Amino acid sequence: METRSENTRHTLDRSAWVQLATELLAEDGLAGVRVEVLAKQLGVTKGSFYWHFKDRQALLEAVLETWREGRVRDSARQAEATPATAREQIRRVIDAYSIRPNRKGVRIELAIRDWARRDAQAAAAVEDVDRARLDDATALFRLGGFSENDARMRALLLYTHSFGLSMMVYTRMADDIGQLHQQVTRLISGEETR
Amino acid sequence: METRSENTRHTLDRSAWVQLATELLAEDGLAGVRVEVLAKQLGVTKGSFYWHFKDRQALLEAVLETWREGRVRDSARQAEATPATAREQIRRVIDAYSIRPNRKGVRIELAIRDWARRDAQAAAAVEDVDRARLDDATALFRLGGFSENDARMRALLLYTHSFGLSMMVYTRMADDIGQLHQQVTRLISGEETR
DNA sequence: AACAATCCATACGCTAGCGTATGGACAGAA
DNA sequence: TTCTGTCCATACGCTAGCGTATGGATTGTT
Repeated sequence: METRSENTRHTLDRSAWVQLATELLAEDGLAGVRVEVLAKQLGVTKGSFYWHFKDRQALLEAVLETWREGRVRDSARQAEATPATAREQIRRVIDAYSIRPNRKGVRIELAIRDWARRDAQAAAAVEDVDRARLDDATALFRLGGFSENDARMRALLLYTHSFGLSMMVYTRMADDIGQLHQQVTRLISGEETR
Repeated sequence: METRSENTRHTLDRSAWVQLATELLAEDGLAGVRVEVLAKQLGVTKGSFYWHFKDRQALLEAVLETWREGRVRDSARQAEATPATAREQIRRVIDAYSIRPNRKGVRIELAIRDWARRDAQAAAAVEDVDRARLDDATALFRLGGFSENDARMRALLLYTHSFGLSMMVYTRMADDIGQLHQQVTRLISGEETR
């Protein structure tokens, strides 16, 4: 009569480990992804982990692959199927990249990019994602009426600006920055304000 | 007859530890700053370290303070004493922030900013540096003829773009990006190219 | 009912790293 | 020369973390 809802008749699969590992990565960085910590949080022991994964490295690779595929897919999905006017298109890209720096996705990104500075595999994944996003954003700017070259430039600027902003620590400057970001947005989208 | 040049009659001071710790931080991140590794690279043992520092935390704080002061001073120094035309002023700021992503200074920055995501003290240091640089860069844009608000916006964009760019992994896209960065520069400095 | 496969617990060895305790070595002062 | 302070070596205890070995437990299958 044991229901599997409360005592959770286990049967974890790899994805559960990958998901939790990704969260730990976002919170505490690569060094925070520790097998025994994961196990404890999942309510099991290491024995389980080493049944599902060869070693810690295998888990990290799975995290990386999952992230890569997800981001590339997201980027493509956003680039397709947006029947709108030129200006509307551009607003859409910008909104998508207007990163609120405490959102989980951003923390994952930052952790992975930091990881990528010391690991070739992570670097490759990041590069794939960057290229996909830049290409997709460029396409949207093109639809917005910019030349190929100009579109690429503005896509790059939008992208780098978003990440640069997410790296800044602004507690007291928050309001100010929010306003400035709006203006930056207008500059990038070609609506000069001077 | 022992010269202190080769066998280095020791007498290390804190600054030697701080300097090497900073390099390790840049290379391997916060987790790479390990007392015993530092000692070995300095040719001494832990005994020396724990004479100069209370614990590892004290070393990290020293690293942070040294970095903060250095960056704030650099920013101020760059903002003063630049007798030039408006356009020349702006070029100067942009050059200063045109970050080549593999230079050591950038690696230190990135490591510290990653650190700052999980440590309040590091976050405070980063915030100080950000504010100093934004203020100084804004002042230069003002001298370049922009309004206060516009100057702040362009300083922010320049700053975030630089860091965003440094976070990207571009092996194959290197040439392309170099060119695009030039155009971004023109856009930020107000020399529209369309 | 017996068996096999799946999933996990327990127990162990091993290493890296922090911090401490204590004893030297060396220098300058008395 | 002796004494005192400075700077470091040596040795130790302790913990966290990776990975392995092995034995249950549960589930489904024949």
